[in-house]
Amino acid sequence: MTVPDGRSFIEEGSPAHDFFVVTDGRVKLFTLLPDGRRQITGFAEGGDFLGLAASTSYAFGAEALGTAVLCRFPHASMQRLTDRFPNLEHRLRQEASRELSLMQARLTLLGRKTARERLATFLMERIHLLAPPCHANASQVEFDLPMPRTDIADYLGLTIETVSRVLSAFKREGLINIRGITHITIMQPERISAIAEGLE
Amino acid sequence: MTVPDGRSFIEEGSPAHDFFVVTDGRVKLFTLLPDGRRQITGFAEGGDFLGLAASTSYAFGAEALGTAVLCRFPHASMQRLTDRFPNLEHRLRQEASRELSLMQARLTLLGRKTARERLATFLMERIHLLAPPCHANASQVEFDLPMPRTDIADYLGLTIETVSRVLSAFKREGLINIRGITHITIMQPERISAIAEGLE
DNA sequence: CCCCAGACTTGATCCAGGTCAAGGTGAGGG
DNA sequence: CCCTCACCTTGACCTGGATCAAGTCTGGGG
Repeated sequence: MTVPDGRSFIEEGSPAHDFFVVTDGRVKLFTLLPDGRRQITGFAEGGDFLGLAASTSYAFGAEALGTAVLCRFPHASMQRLTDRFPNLEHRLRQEASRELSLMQARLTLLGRKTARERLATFLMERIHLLAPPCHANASQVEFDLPMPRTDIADYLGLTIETVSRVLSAFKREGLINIRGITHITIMQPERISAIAEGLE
Repeated sequence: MTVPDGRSFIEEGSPAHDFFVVTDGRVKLFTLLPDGRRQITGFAEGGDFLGLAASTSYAFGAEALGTAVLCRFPHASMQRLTDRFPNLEHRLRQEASRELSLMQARLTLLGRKTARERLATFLMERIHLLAPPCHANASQVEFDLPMPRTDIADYLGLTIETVSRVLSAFKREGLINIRGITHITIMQPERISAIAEGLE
């Protein structure tokens, strides 16, 4: 199942028939308020699971971020799979629990952190998504942000203007460098990390 | 395992050896920032599970809210149980997924709702915790808040003063009534519900 | 019945981040 | 090569909720 950039493939609140695995590319998950306010509840990429809740309707919408490739498993066939491979059920629980732990951190971010702390935390998250060797003890790390500023804002519970201002401030302070729109170099990872934890 | 009021029994970041089931009473789960800011990530009561993540350390701290009674299951014995009763694994996954759906709503609350909307949402949550018959189509619902204002504030990402002010405003507007400190009567459930969704 | 400590409420002021409003900028198409 | 549109940045101003600072309630113990 290939989903083109920007195409929505899960409608929030619609009946949940399928379970998905992201094979390639990226997707964003979000919830909406009636007046259009949006909260992005997560980004998923290769290897991530979607729709773990075998409940009756989806608690979120999902949309491709760039072209994405997914595997779709109707609940019935998942049932058959878990019957045949009991370990799978354990694996799914592990996955759900891991996600749950991440959510705790995200609640703290949205409920208690300042804009600077949110952006710093977001940058650290991106660093940890890179292959481990890249950030072991490097004094600089670089990567591309796959999502536009609007998505970063909706993920962090901020406005696009605030995201832009804080990134500019980080750049002005020599903590990061920005090339083009998407390419970020973290100049001082340890200071970004300190800001993320609320230590400065 | 009986835990007295206010006693902390899970330390955030400590090695996760056990899985808990709340048998009686209530507990609060929270994460802390180094400078003391606190986010309550959830309240658990009779029948709820704690520590689903079979990871190496707890992602949250936990503390009794009033006297609470818990069952503690070391991970090793959980393993034995799930080996013996394969359905249990499925049950645990369901529980984790249900929790995950709730988390999505909570992210939206913390990231995108106003103080009034947060308090209204919180009140609706309390209503839905009551036995179903109570709120089927009642024109009024009443209950006691088991937690102090400080905990409500840390749960909703607000300060105690804002919680107090908004509750006073709801009372002034005839939406709710407050007797003593803890007893709440929802006078106009449908309007509270509308505020919760951001519709007024 | 009164006292007291802890919890809540209320008021005055402040400020981080939102809102509104112009400008930049750069990637893709003609 | 330049145009243009979508996206991003920057500036000026505003406001919801935080902060700071008094009060006030209340319920439990003597």
